[in-house]
Parts: sequence; C-alpha cells; structure tokens
Amino acid sequence: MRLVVVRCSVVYEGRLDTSLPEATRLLLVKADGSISIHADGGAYKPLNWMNPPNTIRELDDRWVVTNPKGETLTIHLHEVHSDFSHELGEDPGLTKDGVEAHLQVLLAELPESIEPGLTLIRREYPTAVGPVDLLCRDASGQTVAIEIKRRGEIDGVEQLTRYIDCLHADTSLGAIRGIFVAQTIKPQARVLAESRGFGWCEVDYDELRGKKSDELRLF
Amino acid sequence: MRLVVVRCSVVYEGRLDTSLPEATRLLLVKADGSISIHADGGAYKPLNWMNPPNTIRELDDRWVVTNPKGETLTIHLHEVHSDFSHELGEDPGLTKDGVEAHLQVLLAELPESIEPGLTLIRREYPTAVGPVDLLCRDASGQTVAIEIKRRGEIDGVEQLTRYIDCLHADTSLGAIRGIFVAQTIKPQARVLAESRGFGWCEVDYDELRGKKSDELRLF
DNA sequence: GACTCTATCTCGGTA
DNA sequence: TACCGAGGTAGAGTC
Repeated sequence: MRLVVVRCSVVYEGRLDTSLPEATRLLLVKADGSISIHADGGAYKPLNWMNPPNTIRELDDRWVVTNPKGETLTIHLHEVHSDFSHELGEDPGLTKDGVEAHLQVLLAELPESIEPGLTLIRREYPTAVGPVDLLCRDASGQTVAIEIKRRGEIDGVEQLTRYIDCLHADTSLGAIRGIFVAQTIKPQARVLAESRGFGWCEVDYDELRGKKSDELRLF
Repeated sequence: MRLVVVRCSVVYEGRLDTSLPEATRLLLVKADGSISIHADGGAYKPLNWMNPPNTIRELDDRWVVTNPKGETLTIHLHEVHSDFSHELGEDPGLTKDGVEAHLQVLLAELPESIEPGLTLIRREYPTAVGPVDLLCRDASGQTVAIEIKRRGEIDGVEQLTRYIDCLHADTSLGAIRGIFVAQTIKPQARVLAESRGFGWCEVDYDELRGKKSDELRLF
C-alpha cells in the first residue's frame, strides 16, 4: 500500500475519456497494482482509477498506467507533497449476513413459509431470460414460479413476468402461476403483481432463521 | 484528508450486517466526514465505508461512526502504525466525454447509421412514461421509436416496451415499431427484443465520430 | 423529497 | 472467459 499526496493533473482514455485539471490529490496504490486518485470529498469513490491487472510506468514527470484492455491513465506530477508506503499483508476478508442469497437459501429450505403445501422443484431454474429463483409445486400439484427480492419493487414484478411468459412456452410444466416474495413489498409493486395475477408474500428474515434452527433442533 | 494505518477489527450494522476480523488496514477520512476502510487489494472499493452525512466519535479503543439512517460502523483499534493528515483543498472536478448522452447526440445526427432511410422526427420525444430517446420515420414513412443504451441489457428493452405501449395510444403517429440500439447488446436482451417484435442494432462510437467528422468536412 | 436512470458501475457466481 | 444479476449500489437529473 503506497500513499502519495501530490499536485497533479490526470487524463483517462478508456471506456470514456476524462480529464482532471491541476490540484492536490491522494494517489492510492495497492499491492495488486490497482491505483485510485482521491479528492478530499465525494465519499469513497475516487475521481479516477485503474483496476488490476495493469502496469504502472513511473517516469520523471508522470505515471502512465495501462491495462490489457488498452485503457490508459496518465498522471502528470507537478509537486509531490508526501510519499509513504506500508505493508499491510493479506486481508482475511469481509463476512456478510442478510443479503438476497441468504433469503433464497432459507426459502428454498422452507417453501412452506411462502404458502402451505408448497414443495421445491428446483432453485435457480434456468430459462432463456435468466434463472427463476425458485420453481415449486403447490398443494394441488400446479407449478409455481417464485421471484425473491430483499426489497420488493416494480422491477422484481417485471422479472417474474418475463419468467412466467417464458415458462408458459414450456408445455411440460403445465399451467403456471407466480408469487413475488420479499422482506418488504412496496405498494406499487403489490398493485402490479396483483394486476398480473401474481400472488405476493412478505417474509421476515429473522423469523425464517428461527424456523430453520427449530427444524434443525428436531434432528 | 486523514490517513491512518491501523491493525483493527470492524463491525457494520445497517442495510446488512458485516464483520471484519483483526488485520492491518488503511482508514481514509475525507473532509466531508466520509470514512472508508481499505485492504491492500480489491481495486478501489473499500471493505467498509460510511458516506456523509455522518458523525465519527473517536474513543480510546475504537471509533464509532453513525449516520441519521441509524447505521453504525464500529472500528476497534488494536495498534496504530501511522496517522497522517494533509490539507488538499477543493477539487476543480472531473470532465467526462463519451457517455450515453454523447451517443444519443451522434445518433440523432446520423440516424442512417441505425437503418438506411431513417430520418429524425425528434430527440427526447416526451411521453407519459418518460422521453423516448429518438423518434424517427423510416423509408416507408412508418414511425420508429428508438431506445439508446451504451450497454444493451434487458432493462433497456423493458424501457422501450413501456414507450411503445404508451405511443400506441397516440393514434396521430400511426403504426409504430421499435429499435433497440447500443454499443453492445447482451444475448438475453436480443432474445427479449426479438420476442417483443423490436429490431436491435449495435453501433460503434468511434465509427460514428468518424462519420460525423467526414460529414463536417464536406461543408 | 421522491422517483428515475446512468455507471470507467463493482462484485460474485456460473456455464 | 463471458454472461448474468445483486448491490449497504452511489450519484445525477428531473419532477
């Protein structure tokens, strides 16, 4: 990890073209070769950056960063205020809890939480327009496509609509209905789901975790 | 701008819960009060962060960062290796060239690049569900709605669908067809566009710029 | 303030 | 590797 405070001007030519006039900024060079240029604002996002893999050529008056995709970042150095390095070592990494993937795993194990009598056919059931989160069978034997979101908004209902349209073409599944499941579902999304003939269901993440551990305790 | 290299462990409780075991990392505190925690890898994205507005309480053994949304970032300090500040001042800011807006301007001037015989009726043609990027007339006189994206994904096809549905209600335009235009169009988006009866077309930004300057040279 | 849409999105998963 | 979808998306523009 190398930290350079420098008065500099910058040009990036790659997916788009950008330029930065002369000012004092922080250059952050990481062990993987990635580089980012920070101003004293704008939250965590740098003004410019280059992700690995890339190569940094340090010349007298400028650094030239290139990557295999043909993108170039040129940093013209006008006055170096500080240049400091520190060895950090490997990072053990971040553990996350409470994202959509967890919700999907929990619901795949507990489809009854969505509707009594529901059983899982397959998680991530593939279609031409992407995988359906859960494909289930209901108490009456009908196929049910389920779209899961952490936050239930309109685009989730659109997604479910595409899957259902696509699955209708697959005659082996018979008639199909859809259920939209999320921790919270916005009123607009509820209305749209209902108008398309879908069911919807709000589930509680902590409650599901509770049911899961109850189930485990029985065995 | 304050740069602290420190052996630390971190807990974030907010939109999700995360934890970071003890390791040496960089804390980057900007003038706007934002804080980000960087490992020596993983490109420019920090492991954890907190965007302004927020407040940082510095205690002996830990920093507690909170924001008005009720999110909390707690950084337990185990050993401070370095703590360094530098005044950067205001940044004049980044200028960009080559984003979607540019593509739209170029295509409005060169609709023939999309399809021979196409002429522009109007750019940003207003509808109840938002403006259509380009409204054109084709060689046969039929109205054509065009949605432009830099990268063509399913969302863009959905957007075009909404516009077409809305324009169908406007009988003064007669029959309408749609074309989805982007620098690259993903296979799923092509399938969806075709299944909805839309045309699609990939265009090259640099080529368009070339044609534009050719055209200018003629006058 | 809420909504919409872009983004050098980044990142992880998977075929 | 490319494609696909989630994201603590963030950020800008509009209404």
